[in-house]
Amino acid sequence: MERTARREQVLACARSVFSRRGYHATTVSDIIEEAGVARGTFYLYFKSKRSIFDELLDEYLRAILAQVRRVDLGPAAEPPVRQVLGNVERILAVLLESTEMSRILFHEAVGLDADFDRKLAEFYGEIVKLAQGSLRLGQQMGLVRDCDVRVAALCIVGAVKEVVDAASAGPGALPDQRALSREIMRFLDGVFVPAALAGLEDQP
Amino acid sequence: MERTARREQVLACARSVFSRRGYHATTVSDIIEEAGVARGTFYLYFKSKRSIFDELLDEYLRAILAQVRRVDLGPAAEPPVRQVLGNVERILAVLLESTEMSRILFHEAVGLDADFDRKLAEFYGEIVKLAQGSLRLGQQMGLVRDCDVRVAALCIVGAVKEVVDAASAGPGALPDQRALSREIMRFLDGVFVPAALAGLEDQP
Amino acid sequence: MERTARREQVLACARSVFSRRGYHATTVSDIIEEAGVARGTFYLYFKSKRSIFDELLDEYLRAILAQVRRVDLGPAAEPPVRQVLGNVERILAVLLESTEMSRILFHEAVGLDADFDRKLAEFYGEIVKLAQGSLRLGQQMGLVRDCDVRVAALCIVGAVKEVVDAASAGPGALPDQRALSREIMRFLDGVFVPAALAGLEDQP
Amino acid sequence: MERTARREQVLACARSVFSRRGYHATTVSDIIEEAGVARGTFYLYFKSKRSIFDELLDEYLRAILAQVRRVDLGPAAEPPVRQVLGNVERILAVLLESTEMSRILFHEAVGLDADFDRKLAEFYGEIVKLAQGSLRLGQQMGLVRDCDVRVAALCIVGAVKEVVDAASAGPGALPDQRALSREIMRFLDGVFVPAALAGLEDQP
DNA sequence: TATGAATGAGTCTTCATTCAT
DNA sequence: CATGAATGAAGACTCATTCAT
Repeated sequence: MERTARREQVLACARSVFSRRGYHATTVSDIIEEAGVARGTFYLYFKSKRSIFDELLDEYLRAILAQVRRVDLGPAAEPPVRQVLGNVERILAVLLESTEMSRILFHEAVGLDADFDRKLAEFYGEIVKLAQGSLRLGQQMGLVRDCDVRVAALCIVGAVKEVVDAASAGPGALPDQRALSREIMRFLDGVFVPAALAGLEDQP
Repeated sequence: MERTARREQVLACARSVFSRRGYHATTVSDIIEEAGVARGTFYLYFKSKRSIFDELLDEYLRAILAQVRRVDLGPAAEPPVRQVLGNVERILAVLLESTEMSRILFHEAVGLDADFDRKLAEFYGEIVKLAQGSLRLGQQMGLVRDCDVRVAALCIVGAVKEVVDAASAGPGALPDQRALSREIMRFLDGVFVPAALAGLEDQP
Repeated sequence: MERTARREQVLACARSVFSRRGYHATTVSDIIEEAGVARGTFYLYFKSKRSIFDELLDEYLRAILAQVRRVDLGPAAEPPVRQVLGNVERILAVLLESTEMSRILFHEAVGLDADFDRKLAEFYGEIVKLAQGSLRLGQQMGLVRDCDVRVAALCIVGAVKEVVDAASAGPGALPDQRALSREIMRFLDGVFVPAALAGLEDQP
Repeated sequence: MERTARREQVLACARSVFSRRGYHATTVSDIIEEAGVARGTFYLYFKSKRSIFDELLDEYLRAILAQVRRVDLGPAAEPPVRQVLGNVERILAVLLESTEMSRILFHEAVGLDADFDRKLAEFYGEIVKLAQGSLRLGQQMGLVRDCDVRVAALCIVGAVKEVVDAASAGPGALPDQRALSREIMRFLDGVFVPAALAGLEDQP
């Protein structure tokens, strides 16, 4: 088996085990057993248990962050609110698509250690800052009502996290991905002035 | 030293250490060192490292849940929206008052193991169900607009979690507790019909 | 409560617990709980867990040894074989009477540690030597056939131990104490010449 | 070093240490020090201190039990009394050959805990039942005198145990293995009718 | 590259014993 | 005499990581 393929295979097994057992409960033995490779092989491709987890998560964080597009105010651009909805929808899509990684992100990567806390804090900080920027912009455009944009941004991020977490855990009770982003968006109405939302509902 | 006092002292030290280092990184040695007691003393009062953590968290979860009051529709009662705001404010008060425990709740208790995951899931399930109930009731009264109450409830809970978490971590950038609940409440506007909020702002 | 009585009470409780749980599995907590005294009280009367066990066993070993009477060859004495039977019967009586201590002697005191092994070895050595002496005497009198008296003595002691152990454990299948000593005695026939046993059976 | 060899080596060291120090006094550190392996290596081959002891003893118990042959009454078979003697001799051979394990069997495995007590009880129960069967058979054939076979079987087993124990402990005073089984057999005379033993002495 | 036997630092937990009140 | 809170030495077991083959 060629290098890359083997690496990818071990990575996939690790993802699966981490998602099921959690970081601490997962042993290197679990991973190599799942992957069917020898102990030494694992360390041929990864520096440590910690580093493989790092890699898994980093990749995911990047993928999520990549979904966010800055709101375009150009004349040819879509309405800003539509663009914001697009961001939420794309992030939701990534999160709901890979429930294993979402579970890891929301459950196993939390409280791991100081380094990780910092990394996650940075990640969410970034997201929150982006949301904050959009809100501020919205305010300037008269689309977003007067409010503390920091708090509002946190609320938005928290709302998305909680919904996705629930959706990952129990696939039962929640509407599908499309409806979900609509519902979240509707929830966000709170920050938009009524006019901003005009004509949104009848879009596809 | 009498039994109860010593127990409480160790409990407090454990809370502090767990909050700083996290569950896994905390060793029983850390706790007894902080408390200035011998190893045996710890096990005189607590069955295990796990059980002291359990106790700490259970107590906290109960305290939070105790803040939630069912919305009262009686003629003499406060306006329902006011009551909801009261719930949010009380919960926020508890969470922000004991940032150590909030940190434990949001960071260390997450992804600990299957048992704990279940316990936390039950806890949040309870909270979400209560919120859901209030929203449904609001819909019947014409105070809450048409939406998926499950999703909305999740959004509310998630928003509160994220804000509190941010507030616990960096005390700097966020407004004080009173303003915070106002901001969150304003964020919740999204689910209320405009009329429901009339006259809320000028309350004390 | 007066000193002696309290001491005796703790001793009795220790005997009971040691017999049930065994030496190692028994904790000082078990004993004081059973006795209903405080931890400190225990050490007021006994130097250590080890020493209370010592005392219990020493007393018992002495009681058993006290049952052995040297065979009296005087003209007025009972027939020697009768006297030997008497020894066996008396020892059996003590052993079967206090099954708790027998269990301790045969199960818990065995393999405890080097000191105890030595003590037990001495005890059995004594018994074996006495039996050996009796056998040698019997040979001189023409009552005991030619054999290795050391081995024969060991056989006798071993036989008694095993029977008593079985009797202590399962009271079900074995005959009563009187019959038991008869059976053992009959088993000992092997070392007596036929004439020696004449007229034994019809005694009371 | 290959798996089996290393396992066997640790097993041998454990046997030696257990035999010298006893089960409780033996620490895993003792064993690995004796074996010259690291702590982890021990647990690579054995689940626990307890399980290695188990394995050691189980193997031995099986080896002993394997020596017992059912008495064959066929026309071509050896005289039954001879066969019984054979059983005793073979068991004796195993016991005396491995004095380390005998010491463990008679001293360390006794009173270890409830599980072990049960296991030993079963083992001796088996042996006693076999002896009992042989005795009953002997009675039917007129070779064994009238007696309580259960008690007699216990006596036989107890006699063997005691003799072997003495032989394992102090190699000095006792005759060699061949003579020993003769002596024990002579002791068993007690249960045989005189005729049964005719012609036994002049066999090789 | 691949293997898997070996390592040993690190943790939790128990329990006999002491001693201040 | 009695109490029971406090002690701390000791021991079993885990698991990430290394390295000789």
